[in-house]
Amino acid sequence: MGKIEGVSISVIKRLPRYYRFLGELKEQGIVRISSKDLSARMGLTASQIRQDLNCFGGFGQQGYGYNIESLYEEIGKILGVNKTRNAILIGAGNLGKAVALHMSFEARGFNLIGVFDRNAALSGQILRGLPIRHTDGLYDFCKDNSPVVAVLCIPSGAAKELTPELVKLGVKGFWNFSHYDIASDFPNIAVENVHLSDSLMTLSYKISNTY
Amino acid sequence: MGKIEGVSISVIKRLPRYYRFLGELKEQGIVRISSKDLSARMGLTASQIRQDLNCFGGFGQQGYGYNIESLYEEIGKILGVNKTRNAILIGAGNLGKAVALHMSFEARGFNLIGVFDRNAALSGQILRGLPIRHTDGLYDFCKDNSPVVAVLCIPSGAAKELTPELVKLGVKGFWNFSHYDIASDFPNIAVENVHLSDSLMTLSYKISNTY
DNA sequence: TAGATTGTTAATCGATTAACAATC
DNA sequence: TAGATTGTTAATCGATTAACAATC
Repeated sequence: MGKIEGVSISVIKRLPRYYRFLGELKEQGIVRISSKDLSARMGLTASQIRQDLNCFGGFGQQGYGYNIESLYEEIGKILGVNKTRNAILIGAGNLGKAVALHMSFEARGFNLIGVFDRNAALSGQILRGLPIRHTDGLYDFCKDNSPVVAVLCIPSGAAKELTPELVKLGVKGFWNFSHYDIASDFPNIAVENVHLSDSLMTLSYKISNTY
Repeated sequence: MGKIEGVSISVIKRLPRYYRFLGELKEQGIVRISSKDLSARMGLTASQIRQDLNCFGGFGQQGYGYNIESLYEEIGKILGVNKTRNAILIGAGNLGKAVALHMSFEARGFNLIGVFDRNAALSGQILRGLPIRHTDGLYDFCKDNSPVVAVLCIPSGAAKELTPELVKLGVKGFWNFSHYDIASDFPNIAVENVHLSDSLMTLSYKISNTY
């Protein structure tokens, strides 16, 4: 129930970084790279790179290394950047607005199709080319447009109220900026949490204890 | 060089979540809790909680459990939420604005004292009670105010240019929203990265592979 | 072919979980 | 005191690193 297949989450979390580095190398016109070279650039071991990549297939070639263009493509496919998943954003406060305006959803396989906020004063404002809708319209909108992803930029109370409804309406993944613990209530749903305040507190600890 | 003392990063990253849960329990007026109860609420093992806490001291009492109020205090101290560290924000675009307006810096031991952007058109605008200053004034401002923390809401190119200067001016910690890899260039500096696009791509993978 | 570098197995290291004696 | 629950040591599990045979 809600489990992820074989590959460990540690490996998966490194994939976007590989993708990023390979993208840069590609831009620079470099054609091939060995795990050793790449490991030096990325600050990890060659062994780890080879282990990580081999979770998904034998993308390299002995004596040669990896072809950057094709490895970039492969990792992109693994991450699903070629997909087009309809997403809605809930919460058009400061954070929601920033996420809407700042993120390249399309470059990552998402298509933002609706923005909602329960503050009626915002209704009709245009955000990233989309009208901000009142949360009351969420049900009908989802019935009509079947978004697969919801980005939650709302307080945890509101998140806890809305999530069961969204799941019922077919949402399969949440990009969760709230502190509501979706995963424990909905184990079959994909969740990626962004806990900015946790991150800031971790920084606070590091500052006190780095020497 | 830039190492963190004994306690592992895995443990540290769990502290803010403990702090959050304990804060809620405290709000609810609950006085004590056992590692077993807390583990059930948080979805982890009692063993892990006891191990984690014992990295910092014996906060519990056999046969009783943990006093919520005092454990909350202790973890707060460990994280440094009682400190007051002057911070500056660099980059007042969508993301920077959201971070400035959205985050409770003070509740986490930080004090935002300056906001900078290299776009002169923004200069003078008021953000969270602070005037947006042009990046040209960064040097003088740091000389005068000695901020310890910089929040980087700028592209990686700009981050790479500014970071050496900021380090020279005494900045000891970076909350880094860019993709510039500070840690590899400045190993003695505390860095906490927030890579939103990596997180979104991880979600994309999870959606494809959760069943 | 000889050299380079992968894919993959084995060894090591670290983190999590289990167990239990200490003790409130 | 008896029961509960910690602090802590030992066992297990998983992730990282090292080694090397396969092979381009």
